[in-house]
Order: sequence, then structure tokens, then C-alpha cells
Amino acid sequence: MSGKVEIEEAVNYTPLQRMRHSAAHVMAEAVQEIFPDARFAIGPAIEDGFYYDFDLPRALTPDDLPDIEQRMRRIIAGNHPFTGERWPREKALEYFQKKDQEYKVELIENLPDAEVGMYQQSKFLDLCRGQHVDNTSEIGPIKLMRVAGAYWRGDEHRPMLQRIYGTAWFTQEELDQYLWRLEEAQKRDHRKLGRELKLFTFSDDVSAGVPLFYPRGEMLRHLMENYVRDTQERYGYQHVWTSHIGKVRLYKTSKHWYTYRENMFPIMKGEQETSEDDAFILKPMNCPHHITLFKSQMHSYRELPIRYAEFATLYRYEKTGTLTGLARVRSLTQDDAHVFMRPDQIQEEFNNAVNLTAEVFSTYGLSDYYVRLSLRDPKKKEDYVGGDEVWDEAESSLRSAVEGRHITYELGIGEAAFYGPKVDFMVRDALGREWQCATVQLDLNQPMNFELEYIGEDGQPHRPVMIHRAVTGSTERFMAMIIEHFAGAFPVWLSPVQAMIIPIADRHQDYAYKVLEQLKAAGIRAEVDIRSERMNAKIRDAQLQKIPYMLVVGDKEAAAEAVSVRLRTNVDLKSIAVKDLIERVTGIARSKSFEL
RNA sequence: GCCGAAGUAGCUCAGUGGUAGAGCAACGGUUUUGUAAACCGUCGGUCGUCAGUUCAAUCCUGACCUUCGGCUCCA
Repeated sequence: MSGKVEIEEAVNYTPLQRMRHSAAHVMAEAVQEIFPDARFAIGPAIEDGFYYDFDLPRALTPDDLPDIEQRMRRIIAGNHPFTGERWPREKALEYFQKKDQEYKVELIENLPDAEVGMYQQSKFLDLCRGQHVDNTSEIGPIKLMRVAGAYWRGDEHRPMLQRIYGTAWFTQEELDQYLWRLEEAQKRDHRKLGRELKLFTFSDDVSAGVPLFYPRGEMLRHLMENYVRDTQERYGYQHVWTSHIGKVRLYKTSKHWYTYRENMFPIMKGEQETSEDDAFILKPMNCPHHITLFKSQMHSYRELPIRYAEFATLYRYEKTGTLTGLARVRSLTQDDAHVFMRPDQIQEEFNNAVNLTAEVFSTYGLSDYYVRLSLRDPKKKEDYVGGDEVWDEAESSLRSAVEGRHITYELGIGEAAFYGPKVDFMVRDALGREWQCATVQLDLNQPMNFELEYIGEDGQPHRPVMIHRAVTGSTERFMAMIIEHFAGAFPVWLSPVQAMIIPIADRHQDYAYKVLEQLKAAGIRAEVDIRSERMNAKIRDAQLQKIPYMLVVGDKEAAAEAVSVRLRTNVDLKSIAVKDLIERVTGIARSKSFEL
């Protein structure tokens, strides 16, 4: 087997990825033309494009991109072949040391092989494991998208490099289509829709990352929470309430004080509290509180599992740079639950939690998500709390719970928490960013910290195990996803305003209010638009608010006890008797169908 | 937190070293309307905050606040 084949097998790029990766090399050459002293880090193909990380003598601005792009086009048009060869490690090391390319040197130092790949196009020679197009002319239409900071190796303790993101496609049409897709995605950005649909806002005077919900946004959260609440009750959960504050000592017992403190708001210490232990904290999580509830009573093995759920608002001091609309906030409402159980109940409880989550996701019509299953590293068992027996059982239970649902999942060996394996449900937002929503985690550690016990069949105390789980995760983040998923056009059961009654002229207002009363009595969320506007304007506004039903009422409707129904999909249902409409809407809402 | 960009009326945005405009919204009036924007008028901003430079700052400089893009998809 030749060296070249080995390199190619190591990455196995698709033709498109190969082309994009080649574009990254060309971009590096263009940057080198401008900055001869540039130092180069890595430049992989990524989803939708490529990037390259540079260490440059000055900061790039967006204005630099056109210049770099032009140089790239010139290089591409130069018909330069990509040539690869294998160099002995030492030779490559020496070469890059002499050129002061510290990042390349570090990369080589971490490579185990005796030989490394070196690829050249035009005047640019780079360490690379390969897979390029044969010639620069094969690189399709490119566009540089943005500059961004990126830590070397993603480590915040290492130097900050400058990253240029670009995109490349085989044809101009594909590039145009991609750019159009980006624009469309921006239209469903929940931050934009949140303002337009009057759902929520933020204020500098309140705090970054603390959303304020308007009535329509609150209605949406209320409906979402109620749905999860009803569903988890059906799955055997009981709801509890544990307020918003606690003492430092509680978090010392749970150890969060030592491991989680940077995410906690500063403590509140009054004049009476002489010791730090008695100072107050804003609750960043529920587990210590739920554990306290569990521990305050004796428990028999017969009672287990005990499932405590709570819609609690938690406060976490997230770094400012990570705050993003509702997707990452400082005050979040978790649909959190903790299950206290016997070790022999692990499998059943995992199943229960995964089934619950899958049911909720399917009600929302969510299918673009995957599950990450995090297991322990079998080579480092000593890093984890708890014995093999529990871990093996837990891991295989989790795996079969996930596999039984036919969900796409990825395996993260060594990504388990030290206290137990977990599954996370990952969802993408409109702009392609991934967010963790639901999570199910086994915890072998907190029962030890709090010395939890239940009385077994043998009359002796035994240590329970715990599951932490959240279905929608944080209500706020899930709302962000739902807003983007439906582009603000919520199904009837979730729509804050389900119907807008539109009187054609002032003389129809009395009848409009009569209809409103009937709808309200049937539990339909409706409003009357009494503004002195033309019907067309009222329709347009209701349409832009994505209200499912527009009910136009004029002389004909008033005479017939009817409404003229227009759907937000532009469908005109013509005149329908009020009682028939009520039946239709309540039926659709009850079934949580996506129909209108 | 770090790197870059940005912050002008409720929203979308224009603009200048000599203290600012447009459209939509809001408000007042006229209109009483049949399925995506009626017409006329009025109001509205200490140009993110605080300092500094300057005869003069919304514009230049600095700090802070906030927002946006990003911070391993590893040669």
C-alpha cells in the first residue's frame, strides 16, 4: 500500500469536501501574499464550506475579505496543480521550525507517524493529510463569509487566532441557493420573530440574558409547560415546588459549590449570617432541593421509584459572550425531574424517560434532532464513581432505550459524567447551531454526598440511585427551537391567539363581540380587531402575526350566525356557522394536530 | 471571559466635527370599507452610558453596558 493511499484513507473526503479543503489552502496562500509573516494553524472542510485559522500581525476586518477573495480567484484561475509528497517527520519539523510556524510544529509533534504529508499548490506549501482536487481550476465558486476569533485547539487558555470562514460550491447556482437558504433561515430566527410576534424582549436595565415575556409569549410558555406537565404526570411524575433560593451549605454538601461556582450568581449575605455556609444563593439547579425533599422522610423500597418534577426558574451566571436570545439565558425554567430508585429499576426508568421525551418531541413534530449517548471510557474506569455492575447495567439500559426508539444517535465513549452515563437530545436551530435540550443522566454520586437511604426488603438501609432528566430542557431554549421550527406559525393548540375576528365596518362590532363571547366560552383564544382600518389592513396584520384563523364578519355573516373563515395559509373557507367553526377549532386544538 | 463588528425615534434604516432625517408604528381627523397596507395631519430622539480631545462631539479617543458573528466540524 503506497503512502498516498494511506493519507487519503485517513480522511476520506467527499469530492465536495475535497474541493472545499483545497479552497482553504488557496485562502491560506492569499493570506500569505498579504501577510508574509502569517502563521498557519488548521484549515479543514466543514459543513457548507471551509475555514482556516491564522495568527496575523494585525486584526482582520470584514473589509479585508474582498481583497483575499480576489486573490483567491486569481490563484484559482492560475490552473495550479496540487502536488503531494511524504516527508520524513524530522525534515518537516525542521522546515516549519525554520519558518517559525509554531502551530505546524506542534501539529507534527503530536503526529505518531514517521512520515507526514506535504501538499503544494502555486507558491504555498502546507502540512496536510490531504485530499485535494488535482488542480486549483477545479475549485468552484467561493465566497468568504466572515472573520471570527477562535482559540488554538479550542482551548481558551491558548492563543486566540483569526479564523476566516468561507463557502464553496461546484456551481454558481448552488452557491446562490446556499446564500438564499441562509437568508431564509434568518427570517425564522427566534430573536426576530420574538419581537415581531410580540412574544418577548430584553432590556439593558433588567439584565443581559433575562428575557421578559409579553402576554403572547407567556401564553406560549404556559401552554408548553402545561403540556409537559400533563404528559409527565401520565408517566408517573409528581410535581413539587422548592422556591428560588437556598443556602451555601446545601451546595457544599452537593459539591456544586466547588465545581459549579463560576456559573452561580454571587452569594447574598445579610448581616445576621456570620458564616459563609449560611449565606444565600440563587438556585442554579434543583437536584439538591429535590434531594432534600426525599431525605426529609423515610422511604421504603416499595415506594420507589419516586419521581419529583418541578418547573423551576433557575439562575446561572453564563458568560456574556455565550448569551443568545432565548437559546442561552441567565434565568431559565427547567422542566426538571429527579427519580430516586433502586438499582434494579434503572432500565425501566431510562425507558420511561426516553419514551416520554420522544412522545413530547413527536407532538411538536420535531424530527431534526439526534441523541448523543455518553458512556464511560472503559480504559479509565478509576475516573468514575460507582462499580462496574451498575455502570454496565446503566449503559446497556440507556443504549437499548435509545435503540428501541429508532432515533439516530451518536456514541460518545469517555464523554459520560464521572457520576454516570447520560443521553442528551441535540437539536439544530434555524442557523444550524446545535443546542442540547432533553437530557437523561444517571447519578451515582449525589446519593452518596447526601447519604440517601431507603429501607429494603431485608429491613436494612440501602443507597438509592438517581436519574436527572429534563424533557424540553429549558423552557426558554425549547421555545427558541419551537419558534424557529414553526417559523412562528404555531399549531392551533400552541397559538397564543387562535382567532382574530375582523368586523368589516363599525356597525359589525356588536356581532363581532357576540362571536367573541361564544369562542371564549368554548375555550378558544380570540380577539376582535376594532381599529378603524380597512378589512384588508386587518387581514394583513393578522396574517403577519401568523394567527391561524381570521374570521371576517359583515352583514351576511351577522344575518346567518356565521363567520367568513380565512386561514393563515391563504385558504378561504367562505362562510361557516359559528358553532361549526367552534367544533372545528376545539377539535384540532384538543388533538394537537397541525391542521387548521 | 476572549477575538472581530455594531448601537441614531417603538421597528427598519439614512446622515454630518457646527446639537439630526425617511418609511412603518403611535396619536388626531376624514373614510365605513368584502379577504395581505385608505387619505390628510401631529407627536416623537440629551444619536447606548460615562469620561477625554476640541471654540464646538452623535461623529475623534478611552472605559463600561448591550447586541451580532465566532471560540476543535482537529495536519
